[in-house]
Amino acid sequence: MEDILPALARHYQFVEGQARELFDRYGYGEIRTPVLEPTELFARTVGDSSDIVVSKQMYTFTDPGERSNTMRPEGTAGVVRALIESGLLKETSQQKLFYVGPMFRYEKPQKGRQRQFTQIGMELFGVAHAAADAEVITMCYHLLRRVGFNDIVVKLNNLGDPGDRKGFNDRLREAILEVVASARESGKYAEWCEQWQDLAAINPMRVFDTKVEECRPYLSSLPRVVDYVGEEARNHFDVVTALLAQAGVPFEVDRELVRGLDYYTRTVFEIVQTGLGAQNAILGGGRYDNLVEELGGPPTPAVGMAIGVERLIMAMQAQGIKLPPSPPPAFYVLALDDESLPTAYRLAELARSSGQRVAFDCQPKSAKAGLRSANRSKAQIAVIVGADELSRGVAQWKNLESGEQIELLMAEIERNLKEG
RNA sequence: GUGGGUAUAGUUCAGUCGGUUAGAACGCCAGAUUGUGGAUCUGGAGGUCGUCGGUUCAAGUCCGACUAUCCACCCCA
Repeated sequence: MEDILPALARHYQFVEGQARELFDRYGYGEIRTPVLEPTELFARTVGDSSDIVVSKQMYTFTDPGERSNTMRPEGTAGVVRALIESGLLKETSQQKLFYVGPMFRYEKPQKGRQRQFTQIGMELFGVAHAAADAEVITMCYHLLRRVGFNDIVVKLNNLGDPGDRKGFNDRLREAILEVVASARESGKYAEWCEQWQDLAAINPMRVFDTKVEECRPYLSSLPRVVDYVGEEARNHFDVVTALLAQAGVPFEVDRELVRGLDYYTRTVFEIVQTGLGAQNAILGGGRYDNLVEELGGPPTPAVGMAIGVERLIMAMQAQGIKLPPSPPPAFYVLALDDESLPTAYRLAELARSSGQRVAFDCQPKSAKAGLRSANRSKAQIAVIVGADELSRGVAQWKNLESGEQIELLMAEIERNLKEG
């Protein structure tokens, strides 16, 4: 958990601002759901085999009413629950939604992984057509382009339908155990074998995610999801890729891409960037056609994705992407003493009322300190009022770039401040 | 959950073998210029040496625990 100080907050504002503009253009509406949800909700959505649930990577507590609550580890579950409870899914055939907010996972922090982090996510409900998958992926691409990335490639894969998955998982489980057994026989049994055995029991597909170099050669002997995907799902995926090509979105089919959340069906995708250490995925998502029904809603196909804002910002910094500079104040209004402060205060407010950006110190300062501060504020003009000016009904108007300073009647000062 | 690193001024970091008053740079404040910024020079303020405990005549320095943080595994955004 970290404090987001103003310099960093600007990055969040920029990214979120770009996202909001983009979502608006595509007709996605914002949804805000509670940070706290019944623990049960995540146990059912995230999946029994996900580490988020299995190794208790959740902030869970019992509230005074003896109910078990959890601070959301991801956004989709809450959105789906809200849609079901509100009946919005019945009202119209489809919903296009986005959310922005903090998520919490009780994991060991490291580069690119905080216990509290921010996700921007979007969900498209009620469309089975492959155009839905394509739209979500296309939007991801454009969001990254908007915030300044140039070389983006979307990695995607097809996990098939639940029936396909089941057959594949069974076959894969056998294959993994065979590989481990043969490694043992040839005396090459190592730590990764144990991991593989565990994964075989819980979620076999995860072995493709491995980062252990020495076991990579064995991966090639394992079956691939794509060979087990049924015709319908295969056609669906072909349409997705065709549409991405139409939209000019660079993509790359990665047959080893799997995802940690259990609820995905058919299309899964992610975008990785360098400069993030071991946690290089800044965005990920996919189709989840069964989740809504599993949570008690009407059968509703859906596609969604989530961006890790912290990772996105880190990747931006690693790529040297600069934010547009924040505009400096037009004026710096300076009171040299207590007597002239009310007049200075009035002048500052006058300019602000006309829409000008004005820096004001809220305390009298010496000319020297005040101008030093004015200089730092990058304001173009300093307006200086002291006892002398006050008694003569004038103020100093100083151009901080040229250094030129003139004395103007108060009425002229007021007119200039209003005009900018 | 596992393994390793780090913690000293606002910030980035020095600090020798354990030894007197813990330093530098940048930043901040002030003066040089009695009411005028940026550049320069001079000065000043600013420290629970992460916390607690231990060893010792003596601890920023050695030991232990805790906390925070970083890196990796795992997993994910």
